[in-house]
This record gives sequence, C-alpha cells and structure tokens, in this order.
Amino acid sequence: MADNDCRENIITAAIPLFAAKGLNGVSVRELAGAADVNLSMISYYFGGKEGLYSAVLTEQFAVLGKLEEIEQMEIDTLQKFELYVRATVSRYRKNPYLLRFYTSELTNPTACFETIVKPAIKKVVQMLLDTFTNGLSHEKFRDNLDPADTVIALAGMINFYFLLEPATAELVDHSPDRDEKLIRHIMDIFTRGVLK
Amino acid sequence: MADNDCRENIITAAIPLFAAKGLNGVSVRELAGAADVNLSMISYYFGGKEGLYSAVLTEQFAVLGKLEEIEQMEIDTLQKFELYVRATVSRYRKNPYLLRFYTSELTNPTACFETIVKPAIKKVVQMLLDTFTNGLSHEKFRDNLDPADTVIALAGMINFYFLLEPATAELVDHSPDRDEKLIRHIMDIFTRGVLK
DNA sequence: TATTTTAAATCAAACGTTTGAACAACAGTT
DNA sequence: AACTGTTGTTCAAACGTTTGATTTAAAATA
Repeated sequence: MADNDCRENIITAAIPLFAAKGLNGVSVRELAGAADVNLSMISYYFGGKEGLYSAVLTEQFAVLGKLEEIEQMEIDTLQKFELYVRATVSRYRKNPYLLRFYTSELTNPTACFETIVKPAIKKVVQMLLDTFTNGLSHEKFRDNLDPADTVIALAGMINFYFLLEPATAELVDHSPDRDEKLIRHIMDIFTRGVLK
Repeated sequence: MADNDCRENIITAAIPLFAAKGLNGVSVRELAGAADVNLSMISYYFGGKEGLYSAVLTEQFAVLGKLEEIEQMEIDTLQKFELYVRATVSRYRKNPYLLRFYTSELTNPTACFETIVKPAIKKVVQMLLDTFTNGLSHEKFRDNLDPADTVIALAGMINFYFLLEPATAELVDHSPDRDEKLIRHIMDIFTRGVLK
C-alpha cells in the first residue's frame, strides 16, 4: 500500500462506523476489516483504538473552527446569526456524521469530550454570545432577553431538526431541497422573536 | 431480598449506568455489582443484558405518553404549546437520565430504537403537529408557516438547552431556579415568531 | 414445598494489544 | 555494481483478558 494510504484508509473507514455505533460499539477487527488493512495497523498508526477515535474526532471537529470568523465580519448582527445557521446546515450536509459524534459525546462522553468536544462547543456558544451582546449594544434587540437562552434557542432550532431526522423521517421531509426554506423559516421566527 | 426488590434494584441501578455509558459501555458484572445482587439475577429476571436495557427504556419512555393528553385539553393552542414546554422541563428535572437515552438512541440506535424510541418520538411530534394544525384553522398563526418546521423549532429550543448542559455548564447557568424564566423566554420568542 | 437468591464455576466467543518475521525502499560502503 | 544496514510498513498468529450467558448446588425466604 503506497505512502500513507493505509493510515488514511483507516480513518475514512472508521468515521461511519464510530458515528453509527460509538467507541464501544465497534471492534478493532471490524475497523480493520472495513479499511481492508491488517488489524495491527490501528495500534501501529494510532497507538490503539482510542487513539484512532481521538484522531477521527479531531478531524471532525476541526471544521467548527471556521465559525469563529463570522463574529469578525462587517455585517449586521442578524446576518451573522443567519450565517451561523447556514454554515450549520451546509456543515451537516457535507458531513453527515458530525452530528452523531456531537451528540454521542454529549450523551455518552469518552475521554475525548473534555479535550476535544467541550472546547469546540464552548467556542461556538461563546462566539454566538459575543455576537448577541454586540447586537444588544447597538439596540437591535429587546433588552429583556437573556443572551444565553437566546443563542441556545437559535442553535437548538437548527440542530434539533437534524438530530430528530432518524425518528421523524416518515413524518417530515428532511431533503436538502427544503434547506433554504427551513433556514428562512427559522430566521423568520427568531427575528420576530428577538427584535424590538 | 423481599418480593421483587431485586428486580427493582437492578433496574434502578442500571438507569444511571446505561444512561452514562450506553448499552455497550456497561458489563453485566458492573450492573450486578451496582445493584448489589448476584450477576445471574439479570438473566433470571430479564433474560440477559439487552432485556434489562429494553426494560429500562420502556420504563423511561412511558412518561412521554402523558403528553398526548395535552392535545385534548380545552385550552388555547399557544397554552398547549406552553404546557408541552413546561412538561418537558419538569420531565427532565424529575428524570435526569431520560434525555441521555433519548439522544443516545437517536445517535447510536440499538434494537430498541425502532420498537420503543421511534414510536414514542413520533407520537409527540404528531401531537404537536395536530395541535399546530388546529391552531392554524383557528387563524391564530401566520399561514405561511410550515407546521413541521415550526413544532420542531419549538421542541429544539427546549430540548437543546438540556442537551448542551454538559458542554456549557461553565458558560451558562442551568440551575432549576432559572427554569421559569427559561420557559417564558422560549414561549416569548416562539409566540412573537408565529403569531399573525 | 415452592420460589427466590446466593456464590462459584464454567463456557465459547470476542476483545484490544503485542509479537516476530517478512517485505520494500533507500543510503552508505565497498 | 554488489553488498550491508537502516527504516518504515505490513502481515499472520498468538497473547492474556474480559465479555455475556449458563449452570450448579446450597441457602434463604415465604
């Protein structure tokens, strides 16, 4: 196998398996079989199954870093929130496994939660909080709003939509065709809900 | 050990363990040890670990059935939605483990997902959808609203607040003292967002 | 007596990890 | 060009441990 194909193969094959079954739900044999490599390669490249899981999570959560750019943009506060919602939707569409790791670590945390997941989530929430506070000082929003409750409400509306998909697929159309309508719908409720 | 104390002890001890680590994260020996009973009691009463997990999930999700009563009440549509939010908050406060099973099954589904979790969630969403549709016909809400997107947005605001707690506890005050304020906050955003 | 609970032992299967040999590519030496 | 040692990679096999489940016989309880 050429160069570091093997290492890449392992990570690529591990993503959907870890996402679907969690760290404890997959065996090294299953991982190695899916990547079509010898099972000792996992210890060789990652120091063990947990090391591989950590590498996968690091790669998955790296994309959240881009959200921090939103706060620095020279646009309206509400446009920043819309940009956050749009980025969230396109992120989940591009990577269908990210939300699984997200909620799996929130619900059944491994050692990676404190080192990788929690810091990443805190950064996003902090960015949204700062954006909101800035909007408050510009007198855009009603001043009896709680910053944390407000931004978590916004994040909840869009994230919960994707989280619920496995259970409500027969009840609600979750196709990407509706994404644009969904985004405008959420921003519509949010805007009317928080503006003066 | 008297009567069915043993059976009850096993379930009671299993709830926090399964909630924290998932089905695959706990061994029968750990479960029996936590319940302070012999390990053979799990096979005796539940036919094995998965049977115990199924029994725990059935018990946990039984409380969701009470939500269906809301739709039949002779109250305003918005009051029904507020009742749903209030019931959700008090449910999570009374049982801190329910949300873990909820999201754990949504993210890393076991055999119980199709039989227990999915039907329970669908019933709640269907109840909210019916409530909303009824409100639409009474011309309470803006008529360009999508029913599914609207009720999932409401559910997302309150559920995501609790889901995010492990990651944002240092950033946001999640104490029950704030629950009343949180409920009014969410209903405030939602009401302004959907009313004509 | 019948049911429930215990402790201990046993089972096959699966687990994550380690091993030592084999292999290829390459550099330095002769 | 031929040999040698090094380095990084891959492999099959085996390691010791733990897993979930079952069984046994004795004890406790009703």
